[in-house]
Amino acid sequence: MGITKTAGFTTQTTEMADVFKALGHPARLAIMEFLSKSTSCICGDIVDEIPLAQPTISRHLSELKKVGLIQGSIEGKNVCYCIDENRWNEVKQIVQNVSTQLNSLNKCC
Amino acid sequence: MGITKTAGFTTQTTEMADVFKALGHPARLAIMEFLSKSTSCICGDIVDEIPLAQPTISRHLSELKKVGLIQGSIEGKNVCYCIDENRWNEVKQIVQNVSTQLNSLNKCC
DNA sequence: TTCCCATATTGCAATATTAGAATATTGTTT
DNA sequence: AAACAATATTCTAATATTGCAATATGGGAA
Repeated sequence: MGITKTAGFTTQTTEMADVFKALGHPARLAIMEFLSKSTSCICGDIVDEIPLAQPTISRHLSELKKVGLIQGSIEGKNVCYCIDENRWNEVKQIVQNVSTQLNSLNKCC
Repeated sequence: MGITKTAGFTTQTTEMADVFKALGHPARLAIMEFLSKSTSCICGDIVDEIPLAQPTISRHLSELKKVGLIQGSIEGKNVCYCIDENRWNEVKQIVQNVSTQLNSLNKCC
């Protein structure tokens, strides 16, 4: 049905799944990596970096913003996008937890 | 168009975006967390754990398998699914790299 | 004000994803 | 072999996502 059933999952699971989903597109993942590396956070520089049209990138940015992965602030004529470290730390936490739990299990396969 | 443009992105970016996308669904994220925690890896136990019908879960499992996040091995009448640690480490690496790079930047916002 | 420049929004067509009923498959037990 | 148990596949509908042209918005410069 194209609609995701959320009943029966914790809010935390559903919310973090949305965050991972946002990372699950080459353009959005590339934007996150660009923002983590570059000293620039100007929207225009992202548009130059990513091989998609400006409206498309604008939409991807708004999706990253919707799930809280980035924040945008207006700088005169430009917009500066930055990674929200708190949100990113939540992602890191989930990934690390799985790793930790994996190590404490005896593998069966 | 519902189709994702991959031209212009590195293979690594595209491939890892697919991995994150696979994690971007409550059921699949819950499956990964279950597999990391539980000593059981039997498909039937996953079906009992996740509030979706068996065919739906089977499909989610096959998607996790497609991107290499889990492996399945037949154990008689059952199937045992386990997390592929190599793939998981790649996820962890990306997340950690972003964190590291973030810390070496002076934030602008 | 008028003209640019940077970014966001809208609208639409093409494609992808999701869920589960029905069914198929494969292995086990009797 | 027949009956059963566990899992996978197929099918279909509803819904979501993607990309971009066209357009809107809002700020700075002339």
